[in-house]
Amino acid sequence: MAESMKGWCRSHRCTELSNRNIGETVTVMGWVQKSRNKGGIIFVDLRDRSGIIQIIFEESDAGSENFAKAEHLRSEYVIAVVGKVEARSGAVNESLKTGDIEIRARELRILSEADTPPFPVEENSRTKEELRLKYRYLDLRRPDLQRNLMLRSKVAGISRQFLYEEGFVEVETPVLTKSTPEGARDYLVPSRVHPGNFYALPQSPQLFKQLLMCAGYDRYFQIAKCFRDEDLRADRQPEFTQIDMEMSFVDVDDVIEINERLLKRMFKESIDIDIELPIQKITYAEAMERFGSDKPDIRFGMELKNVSDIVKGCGFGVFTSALEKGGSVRGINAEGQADMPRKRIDALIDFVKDFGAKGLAYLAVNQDGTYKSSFAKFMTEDELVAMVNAMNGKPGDLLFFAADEDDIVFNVLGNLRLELARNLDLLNKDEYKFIWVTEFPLFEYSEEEKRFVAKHHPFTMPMEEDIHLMDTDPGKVRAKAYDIVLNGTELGGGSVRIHQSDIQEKMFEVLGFTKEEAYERFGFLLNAFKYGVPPHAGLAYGFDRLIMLIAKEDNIRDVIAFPKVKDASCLMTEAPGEVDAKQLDELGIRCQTP
RNA sequence: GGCCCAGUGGCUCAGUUGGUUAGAGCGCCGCCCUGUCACGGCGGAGGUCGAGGGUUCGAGUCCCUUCUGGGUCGCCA
Repeated sequence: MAESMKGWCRSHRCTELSNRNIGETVTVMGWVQKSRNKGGIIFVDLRDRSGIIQIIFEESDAGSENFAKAEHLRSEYVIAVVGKVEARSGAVNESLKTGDIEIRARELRILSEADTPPFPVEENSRTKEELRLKYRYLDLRRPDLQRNLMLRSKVAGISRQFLYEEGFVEVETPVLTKSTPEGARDYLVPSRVHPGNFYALPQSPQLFKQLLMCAGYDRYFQIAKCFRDEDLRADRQPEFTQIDMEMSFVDVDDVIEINERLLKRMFKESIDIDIELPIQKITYAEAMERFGSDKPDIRFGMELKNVSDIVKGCGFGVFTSALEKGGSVRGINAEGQADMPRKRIDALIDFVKDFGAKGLAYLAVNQDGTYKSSFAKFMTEDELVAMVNAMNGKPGDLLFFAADEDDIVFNVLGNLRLELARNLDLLNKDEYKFIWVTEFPLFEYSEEEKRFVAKHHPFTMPMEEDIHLMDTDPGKVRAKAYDIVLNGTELGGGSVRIHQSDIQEKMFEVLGFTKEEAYERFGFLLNAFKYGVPPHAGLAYGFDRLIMLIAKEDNIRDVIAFPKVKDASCLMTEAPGEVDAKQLDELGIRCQTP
C-alpha cells in the first residue's frame, strides 16, 4: 500500500534541522533506520544521506489512522512525515547530531515498503564484502559509503573549480578509440560496421590531450574514465578515473608548481589538511638508493644503507658473489628490534622471497654489545664492527642485509622496510607525506621482449643532458618524467612530452620500431606534430587512489560506487555476461550455424 | 599462472584429540509495553556446516578435487 507524495514537498534533510527549528512544522522524507514501538508511543529513526533524526508518534498528535500505519513501519521502509520540531522531553542522545530534538509526527505516508535487507544497513559493517557487493544498492545506503562518495564528489568539484580558475579547458575525449599495444592490455570493442575490427577503450587520454595541445587549447583537463585489462589489486580496478591534465609552453617545474597548489587546495578544502609547499623532491636514483622504491613512504625512516665496500673482501660467499656479479650488499636497521623472535625473522625471510630474494642476512646487536647473527662466523670482528657502524647500529638494534643485483636488493629491502613499518605500527593514516619523484629512467629493459621499452610512454622527453646517451647507453637516459607520491602510494605521474621530430624518431629507434611501424600506430599524432606543435607537458592523478587516501580507506572499492571484484566481474550485474548469438553474428565474431 | 587467508541459520561468529539431537548474539515472526534511542518482557520459526569425492564404526572437524570472496607475486608503457 505504497502511497504517493503528491502535494507534499520535503522541507529539510534530516540533519539540516537543529534546535533553531524548534516550533516549526517540517516535512522530512527518508528510510526507516529503526522503529522502537513502546506500545502507546513509537520512536522511529529516520535516515537520509545527511544522517538521522528521531520521529515520535503518539495517537493524540497523529490520529488513529496514522498511528496504526506507524505501528507497521519496519527497517528500510521509505516514508514521509509532517510534524513539528520539538526539544526532546526525554534524554538527549549525545551520539546523534540531532540528538536534542525530535519531530512530533502529525501525518505519515508510507512511500515504499521494504523487504528485510539481507544484511544490516549500518555504519562499520562487518558483513562479508561478497554479499555487500551483490547488494551494492543496499551497501551504498550505509553512512561510510555515502560519506566516501560525497567526499569524492566534493574533491572532483574542488579540482574542477581550481582548474577552471587557472584557465584549463575541460574537454571530453573518445572512449571508443584505437588500440595501442604498448603498455597494458586493452579492452576491445568489436565493430559491427567493420567486421573483424576492434575499437579499444582508452588506457588514458594521452594522445588526445597531446593533440589538444597541438590544437592550441593551451591548458586542458578532464576527469576521465580509463580502462586496463590487467589483474586487480586492493588499489587497482579495471576501470578507473584519472584527473588528467596537459599544458603548453611549460617545463617540469611549471607542471609541478600548479599541481602543488591544486593538491594544497584539495586537501585543505576537503579534509582541512595543510600541505606545506613546496613539496620535497627526490630523484628516482636517490629514492631507490634510500628507500628501495620509486614511491617512497617517507612517514618513517629505516633507510637503506650500502655496505658493499665494507664486505668486499669478506669470507661470506653470499655477499662476495653478489658483488662479483656487479650487484650490491645493502641493509636496513630495525631499531630496537634485537629481541625479535626467530619465528618472526623467519617469517620476514619468507616474505622477502616473494620479491626475488634468495635469503636475508641479519645481525642483532645485543644490549651488552655482542652480536647474534646468521653470518658472523664468516666475518672478522673488524668487518662486523664496520658493518654495524655503517648501519648506525646501537645495542638493541636488528640489522637486515640483502645481497644480489641492485634491482632485487632494492625491491627486497624496499618491501622489507614497508613490512617492518606495518608490523611495528609506524604508519599513521592521519599523516600526509607528499614527495615528488623526478628524473625517472626513460627506458627499462624488457627481458621478455629482449628490447628496451618506455618506462613512462614513448612520447616522454629525455633530459637534455642525457640525449647523447640514447645511442650508446639507453638504460642510463633519464626522462623529464615525475610522479607525485603520497604515503608510499603513487598518486599520479606525468612528463614533458617530445615535440621535436628528431628526438621522437630516435626514441622509436631505441624502442625498436621502424618508421613505418611508428606511423602505423601513432601516425595521427606524428602527422599532427608536423603542423606546428608547442612544447607541452602534463600529469594525471589516479583519482580513486587519491580519494582512498583522503578517506583513509585501505581499499579502492570503498570509494567507487559500483566496483568490480578480483576477476573483473561485477557481483551485482553479473557482468560480463553472454550475449545473443544474433548479436555475435552482427559483429561478425562467430557464425551461429544450426 | 603461483602462493597465502576465509566460507557453519538472514547477518556476525563459537564449535575441544573425529563421538549423543550443531550452539550464541543480532535480525526475523507473534503477543505485551506511553520516553525509547544497543529499548525491554514472554513465546516461536529458521542450518543437507560452500559443493563433490574419499578415509573411518562415526566427519562441521582429517585427506583430495572444485567453487566463491579477499590479500599478494607475476602483470599493471
